[in-house]
Amino acid sequence: MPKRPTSADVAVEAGVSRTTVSFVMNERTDVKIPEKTRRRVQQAAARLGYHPHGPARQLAGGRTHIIALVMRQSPEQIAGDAVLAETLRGLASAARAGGFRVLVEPLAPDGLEQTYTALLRAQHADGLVISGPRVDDPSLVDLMRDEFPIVLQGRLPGVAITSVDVDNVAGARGAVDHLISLGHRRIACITNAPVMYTAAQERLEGYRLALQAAGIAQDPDLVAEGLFDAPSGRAAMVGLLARTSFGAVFVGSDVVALGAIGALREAGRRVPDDVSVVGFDDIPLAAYFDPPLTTVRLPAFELGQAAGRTLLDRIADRVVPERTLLPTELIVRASTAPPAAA
Amino acid sequence: MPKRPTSADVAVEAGVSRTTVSFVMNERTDVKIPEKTRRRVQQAAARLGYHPHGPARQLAGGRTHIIALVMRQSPEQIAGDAVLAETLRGLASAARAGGFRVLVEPLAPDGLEQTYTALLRAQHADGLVISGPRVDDPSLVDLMRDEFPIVLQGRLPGVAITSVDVDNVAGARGAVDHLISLGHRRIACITNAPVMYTAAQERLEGYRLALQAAGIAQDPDLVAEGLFDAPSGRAAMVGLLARTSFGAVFVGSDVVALGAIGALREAGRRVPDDVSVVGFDDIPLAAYFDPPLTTVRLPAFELGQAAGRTLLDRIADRVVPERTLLPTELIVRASTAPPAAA
DNA sequence: ACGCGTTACTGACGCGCGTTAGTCGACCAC
DNA sequence: GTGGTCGACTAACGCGCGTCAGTAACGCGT
Repeated sequence: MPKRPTSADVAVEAGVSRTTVSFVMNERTDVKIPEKTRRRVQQAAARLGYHPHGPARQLAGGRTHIIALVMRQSPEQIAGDAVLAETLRGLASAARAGGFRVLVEPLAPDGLEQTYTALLRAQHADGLVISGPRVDDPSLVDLMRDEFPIVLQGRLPGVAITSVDVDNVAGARGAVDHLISLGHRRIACITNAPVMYTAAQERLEGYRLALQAAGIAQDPDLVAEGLFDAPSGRAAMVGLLARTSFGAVFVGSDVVALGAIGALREAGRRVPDDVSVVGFDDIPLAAYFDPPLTTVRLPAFELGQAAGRTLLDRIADRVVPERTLLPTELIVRASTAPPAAA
Repeated sequence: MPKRPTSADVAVEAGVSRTTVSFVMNERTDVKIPEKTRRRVQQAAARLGYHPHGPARQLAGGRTHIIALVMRQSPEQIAGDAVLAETLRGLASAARAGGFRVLVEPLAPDGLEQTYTALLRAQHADGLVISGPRVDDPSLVDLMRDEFPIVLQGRLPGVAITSVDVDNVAGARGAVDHLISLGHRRIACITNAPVMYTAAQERLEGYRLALQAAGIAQDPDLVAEGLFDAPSGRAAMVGLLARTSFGAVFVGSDVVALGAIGALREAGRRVPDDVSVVGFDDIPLAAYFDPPLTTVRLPAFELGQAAGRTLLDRIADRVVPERTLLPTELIVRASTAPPAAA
């Protein structure tokens, strides 16, 4: 088995010193290397099939050029999250653009908290993107104290960590405004998750703001709690139907909305004739629900990309805004209509 | 800023040599360290907050303890794949169990092929799991020649690389057998992808085997091609409806099936009264389709886990089966029924 | 001849750890 | 006392590369 070539081999082959090889490989602009030498080195490297050894340059350079994505979601949440893969792709794309790679670290909330600070302390990664944080996450405070480069995907109230998120409040508000503009007054809300999760809180907040702005009184009976998946949406809707009446419902997640629609169907209510439904996320399947779902588009790829870019900026010690909010877009399909003439 | 402690610091603190610290940290069993010393070192490490420096031990040890997941899918495919996140979680779980971490490398088929062999050559990863391979992937041959530890998630015909996959043939066969046992004879098939993808090929093969075993003649008109997403399923179904008639359809993917169901609805055909539909994958939403979809469950988490375990075995130079096939399970819901009395 | 700068490099150290070959002392048999 | 063995360590090398502090060669002006 032929040993892998090292930079020393390239140096010999090109007739220069190892230092020069290093300069050429790293394309350093602050040292002048004549074009001729540069070419000679590059050709020697190509001839030998030389690839710099990652760990070695990490050791010498102090940088791993790796960012880690820590997923704090529960297994069920990961399985059900239809946009997670897309976010990951966005993150990887931003990382690659900056010469970084992405390590993933699924870490259920009940898990060993410690492994996650270890990622940074062991210098396995230069920075962290933490997705799906909850307000009661303890290890976070511990980590931010040390000023490690961290970006939260999803905000955490009362914690001064750089965060990137979609504008949940405005998105939800727009969705409910849409229902109101159709003439609805009795509008229910099913959250996408318990309010322990910031996103759920914010979407509920948008719902409330819209009602308030329209002068519609809040009714606690109209609010039910979802839990990421379709079954929870079904259960929430069953509860709502049992205790009150309404002509429209805003659901904080398309997946939960699908469950809710199922419950409506079982109860003999037609969408949108009897009840209008608006979702949130615009998962790829939403356009193929029956009826096609009106929803709020969450730019998943861009979200991942923004998180990646922000983290890279932090790692490079560039100034970053403490909070980045991506705009959403209301996608009107066939699940919403004016209320039935009553 | 206090510098991070090194093993030398721990050695001083514990009053032993750096070598001893290394032995203790790595829990080596072939060298004898009395319990007393071991404890002293561990306490010193804890006191200083010592974490071994990843890159350094990688350089010295020759192992990175990282496996990479190379995703050869197109962006649309990633966005639409409802089980990818789950597979990733399975992979990460297997990796962690072996003390490894997972790096993800999305690499669209048109991309720079080179970056992916670089992952191994630069010793960034000890092994690769390649998901979504196509029969025409060129960089693969290049890589397997060098005997790097690689595991394919999804088989590639004619290539002798260890592979882990779900039993697509048997799964598809079971689905179509189910339709046949209900009394169907005119059974259409919409593939989940072009046959360039092995999984699509195999599912089609299962469909054919079932027909053949039941003595039903093949009709090329009954086969249409899907392309990962719902719109392609819709288009395929529109084409089928235009050129032939049938009482049931087997679709190689739940997502594609949803599009097909949409087309059936638009054409005024009822599921399952007029046309029975069977999907493949059992995505979390399948139970909430209208009607709830009969489908073939693909054990996504287990698939990722099996891929991870197999790769770790290969890395450790243990013998591994060249091919691992995970069983599927037919989930009968409400989208299939006996044919309408004709 | 000398001083001063510039260009084009290079020598050698250090990053933090794994590991091999070895040392040192204690204990035992004879 | 000697030889031998065993347990408990340690000194020192090497992993492959980044980078600082040089240095040799050359040009140019005086």
